[in-house]
Amino acid sequence: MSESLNSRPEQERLLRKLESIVDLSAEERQGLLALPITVKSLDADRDIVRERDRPAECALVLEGFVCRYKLIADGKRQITGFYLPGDIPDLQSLYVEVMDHSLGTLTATRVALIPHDSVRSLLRRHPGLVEAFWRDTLIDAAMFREWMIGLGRRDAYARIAHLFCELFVRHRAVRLTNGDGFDLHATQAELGDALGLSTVHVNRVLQDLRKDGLIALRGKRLTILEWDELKRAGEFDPLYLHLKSADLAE
Amino acid sequence: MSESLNSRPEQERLLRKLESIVDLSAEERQGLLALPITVKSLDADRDIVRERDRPAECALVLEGFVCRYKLIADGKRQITGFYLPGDIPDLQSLYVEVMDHSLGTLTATRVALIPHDSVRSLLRRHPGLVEAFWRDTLIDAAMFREWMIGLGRRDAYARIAHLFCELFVRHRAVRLTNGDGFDLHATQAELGDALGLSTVHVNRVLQDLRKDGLIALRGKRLTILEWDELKRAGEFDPLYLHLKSADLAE
DNA sequence: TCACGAGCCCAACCTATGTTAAGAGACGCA
DNA sequence: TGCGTCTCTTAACATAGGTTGGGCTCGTGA
Repeated sequence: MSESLNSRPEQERLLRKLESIVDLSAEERQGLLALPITVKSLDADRDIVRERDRPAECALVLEGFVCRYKLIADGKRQITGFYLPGDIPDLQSLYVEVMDHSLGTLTATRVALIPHDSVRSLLRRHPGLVEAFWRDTLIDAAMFREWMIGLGRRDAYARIAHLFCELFVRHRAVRLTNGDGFDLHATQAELGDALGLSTVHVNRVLQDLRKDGLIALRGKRLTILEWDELKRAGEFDPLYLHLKSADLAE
Repeated sequence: MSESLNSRPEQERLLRKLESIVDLSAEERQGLLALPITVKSLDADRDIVRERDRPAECALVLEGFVCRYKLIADGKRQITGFYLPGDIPDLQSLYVEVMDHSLGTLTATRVALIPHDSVRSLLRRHPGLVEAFWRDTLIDAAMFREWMIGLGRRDAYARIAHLFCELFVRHRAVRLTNGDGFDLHATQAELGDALGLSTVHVNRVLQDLRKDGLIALRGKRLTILEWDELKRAGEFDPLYLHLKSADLAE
């Protein structure tokens, strides 16, 4: 279930992700590839870290789909972010010791665990990488803000449309789309937890989006039929993702 | 309206703030005090930076009350954060060039503008300060997440109670409380924009909070009458503010 | 091969919150 | 001194979205 190794392909996911938001020098790339990692496989619906933990390593998602969430009274939960292969959702634990939320898997997932010490020493040796990692956490924050707009001010239809737009663009930036679609690894209940909606209402609105011909959703497969319409409906402007322009191309 | 200077008292606000979340060495403190700043005074309801700007300096709030917000279709807006003296709300512009939202004043405000170059060179000379500033942006992100919980999963009563708890603790951490109260520099409409509620409903719920004896609110003056009750009502747990324990003391 | 659970779907009903409208106090400005 | 302009307040009415409860389908494991 857990193997220690140092193989290239694993860290290359990380490179692809970081290079979607910054330029890396050859040395920086080398440094990243040399990071020691431990690969760990988890089933769906497992926690990677929990609220109040004090992790000593960061988790890099290699395969699968991960979410950040927080539980509140009477078993409700709010999902505050989705993470794809290449993302390091708990990078922040480097400088904020105690977790104030949890990270969990939505599907079977493989993560690479990278000791904090290794990352810190890498950053000391390559100060230029501070920018890359810091920037990654800042873009994370930008996504939180954008979701806040949705939760606070957009109706369910726009919220769902917006989420689909974001997920599509993010999948594409790390080459995980398939034509004009991608695999949506979240149940309607999980979408509801992310969007502040009940499962029933997510279902209702999904029907509307289908009826309006904006999307097709069969099983896990989400296909975007009318990108421009979907963007308009969700008031989606990818500026907040701060991707390099190549990755924004339509 | 704008004067260039290098006086201690201005930067001390920043020290007090940073020291509520990290420990600073004597040299780091010196470095911070030596930052060149330009002080600028703004009326209420002015923008400090706007969406799509590419600022070349960071704004440190010296006096007044600032908010982060984003406008959307049909004139709605969502406020995503409030900032008090000592905060540097656009620190992120250091590593994310284009603003994806705006910063505006809620009251007459004095800000200290610090050139990006100066901050970058300070960070190069004192790598320990990277931790302080990075951590500050991470805590900002933690506040966004906590607000998301409210917007997505808490009712209006809990949302408002939670906001008042957060503001009280944050004011106290930088010594801006006055007994068991502080000055709330936001209109009910602004609270609504922050909480995803209509002005009318904010007003309704405020009446309830008063009727239940949790708070008193006369003019700008917010007094907390039943701290424990208010915390319970808002499900407030200050963990996410990641303050040093001294500043969490009840 | 069947039973069970997970996920999806749908209908009827309910409620928290939005909307519109209007008045009352406070405060700055002419 | 009086006249707008904010802000707060309240009331009546409207609706998006929640809740409850049920039924259908499909995959998995005994």
